[in-house]
Amino acid sequence: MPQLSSGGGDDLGANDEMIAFKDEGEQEEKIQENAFTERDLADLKSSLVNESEINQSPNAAAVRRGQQGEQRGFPEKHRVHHDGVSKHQDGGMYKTPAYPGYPFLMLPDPYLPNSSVSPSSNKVSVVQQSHGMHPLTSLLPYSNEHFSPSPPHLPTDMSQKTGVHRHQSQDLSGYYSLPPGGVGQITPSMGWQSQPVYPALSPCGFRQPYSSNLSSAASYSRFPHSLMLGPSGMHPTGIPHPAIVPPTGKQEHDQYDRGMYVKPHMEAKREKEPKKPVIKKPLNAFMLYMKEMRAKVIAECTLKESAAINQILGRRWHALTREEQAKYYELARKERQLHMQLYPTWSARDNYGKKKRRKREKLQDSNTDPGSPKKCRARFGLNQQTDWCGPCRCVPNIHPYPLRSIALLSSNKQTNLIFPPIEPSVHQCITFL
DNA sequence: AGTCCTTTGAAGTGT
DNA sequence: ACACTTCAAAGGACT
Repeated sequence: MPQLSSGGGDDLGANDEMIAFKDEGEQEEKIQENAFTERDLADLKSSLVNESEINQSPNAAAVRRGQQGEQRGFPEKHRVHHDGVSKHQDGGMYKTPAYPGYPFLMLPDPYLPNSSVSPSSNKVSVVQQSHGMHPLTSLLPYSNEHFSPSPPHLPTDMSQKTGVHRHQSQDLSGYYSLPPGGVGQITPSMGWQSQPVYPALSPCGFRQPYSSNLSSAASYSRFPHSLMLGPSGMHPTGIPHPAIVPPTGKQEHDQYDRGMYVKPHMEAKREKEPKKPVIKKPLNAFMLYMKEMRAKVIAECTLKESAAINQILGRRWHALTREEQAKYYELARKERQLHMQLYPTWSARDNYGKKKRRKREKLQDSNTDPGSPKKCRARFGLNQQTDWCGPCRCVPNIHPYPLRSIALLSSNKQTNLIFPPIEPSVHQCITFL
């Protein structure tokens, strides 16, 4: 578990994940890091590409599943090598001098005048812009100064669920401060999409370390100041809140992510049918890391399949040092904190089980479908007139027993697959078992 | 259009 | 308390 020296006290991650780092020893990692060469990078690239090619084979899914355990136990030699490489690639972002603040490097070129970020910075910036990663997410400032003790809780007049009309307390504004003048001065160019109005960058191309005086700091987070949100989680400029997704879901959210969200006809539609917006879960540390590094991996490995990319990112995540991971854990903690402040009544339960519920409902529908028992018996090669089918609990028409008796039968481990035909008299006994 | 894949971590549910 | 499940992001592939 990465523990910050600042001692936030908040749990930052899973214990078991971090034990490995203790075992490996950072000393060795540093040595590996120093020993890194261009050739190593090339090797890694090719290995990653090869791996992805394997994954993309027709049996890729099965292969991947089979490899899960194997990947967990990534050969030590390979892993050390890989770790060294990864640290060079990923760690570079943290090791750039003169940037004590949150060290995201996934900045588009316009913000990297010196291009001193990484060997692949050119590629990354191009891909990233087309990829639509929200720049402000990556720019959420990180520094020890920023991660001061938790702010006092907000006043209770916050809106319920949606975060609408929520007021910003002074304390919070000190934490995620508003630009002077607040909402009134927020122009569309200050929205999440527009890049040109990023705060002043340091001469080396990075943002200045976060300070509480920094204006519009809230806009760097995925959960900016609530006053920036209009009804239904919309920014007054018409830009939606990143954590709030219209009920229609992914597509519009993606459009937002691509910086082309605003579509007049869509908005008109939304006005006609005001639905409860979906407030998404705050991103965890790994999600934040993925969001930041995805474009880089895509650029390096010329991969597009997210599943393969995520595998690589998973390995790189493990290859990060505790300190490097801790930054993301801390960032995630801040995200959660801000999310909590913006949506105090929100719970992960709000979005919990929706997918599965739909699935279950579908399944139930198919099971209660009159044609279903017939299909099921056919599937198991049973007699349509006389045989029971345990797995789906469907009964032949000649034995229209109540569901309770069938459930009891199914709970019998001896005969939980296929039940023999049962006479109605037997049914009575079963029911009262 | 909806779901799956794939990753980790947080938070939920179930036992 | 613990184990298990779901969701968060991403986008190609598939149904």
